Amino acid sequence: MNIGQASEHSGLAPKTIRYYEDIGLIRPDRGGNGYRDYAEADVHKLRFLQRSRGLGFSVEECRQLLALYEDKSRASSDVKELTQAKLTEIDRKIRELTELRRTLEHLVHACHGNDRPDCPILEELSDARPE
Amino acid sequence: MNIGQASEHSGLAPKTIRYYEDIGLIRPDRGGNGYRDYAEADVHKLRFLQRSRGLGFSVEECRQLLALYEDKSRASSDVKELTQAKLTEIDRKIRELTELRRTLEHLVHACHGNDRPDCPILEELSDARPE
DNA sequence: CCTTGACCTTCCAGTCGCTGGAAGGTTCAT
DNA sequence: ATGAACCTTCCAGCGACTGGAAGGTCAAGG
Repeated sequence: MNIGQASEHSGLAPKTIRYYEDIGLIRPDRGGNGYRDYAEADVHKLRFLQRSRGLGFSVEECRQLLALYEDKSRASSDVKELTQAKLTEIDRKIRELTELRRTLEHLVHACHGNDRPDCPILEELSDARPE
Repeated sequence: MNIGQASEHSGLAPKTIRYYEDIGLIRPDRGGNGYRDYAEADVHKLRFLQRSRGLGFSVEECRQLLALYEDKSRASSDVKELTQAKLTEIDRKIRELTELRRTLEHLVHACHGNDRPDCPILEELSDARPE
């Protein structure tokens, strides 16, 4: 299977697939013409990568997950630990963004948004006092 | 004022301040020794940048905000528009992360996390079905 | 057989917002 | 005079791709 097909089956751009090969995540065969030749197992791995990236894992974390996936004597606790850490990280991000959201919403409400120059948003950016 | 002081007063690393100069956000004077010399107005701008970056605005958006800040005949609606757009963007991010969170939490709960290899997380990554 | 267009290949550069480090100049205190 | 603590410039790298140039390959149509 050529890279175009692998791309369609995995949902990853060809460029991304080549990049994953560059950094050693997959090693497809090569045909006599120099084209990459993806086996089912390769496409499977690519899909695995597509999904784990989609869940917010970094490429390095995906590498670990893939290694665990291929290690038939793994402990599921290792996988759970990675996932729990990611969950905690995402919780933190949500908290930070929610805090930001609160501030921005407050600012948006305070600003008249008309054609005059006075603007509480700029005042805040310029002169924020400690809360 | 040297860059070290400007850094302390603005909360930005010296490297970051030089970078902001590189990309044309600020233009401090230079002393006879070649050192950058920050006036109060420069430090004020740096603080403005520090805060707007902290609110999630991109550097380019900060450039616009700074231009509006310095334009005494601005319309506050322009500032409000930028801020509202950022708010919408952050809302979208929060929604995406919340969705991720749900999935990850579900996975974490499903996995035993013991020393055996069977793991619903890996199964999901490997074999996700359409919902 | 030739051309066209859709593939594929490699390699280099750019994105964003810094950050690290090397190599060197300046200033100040001891 | 020496050393530490500044400052300068420049180049490289992070993560995770993405764009583009220059060129090779393949299948279909004329």
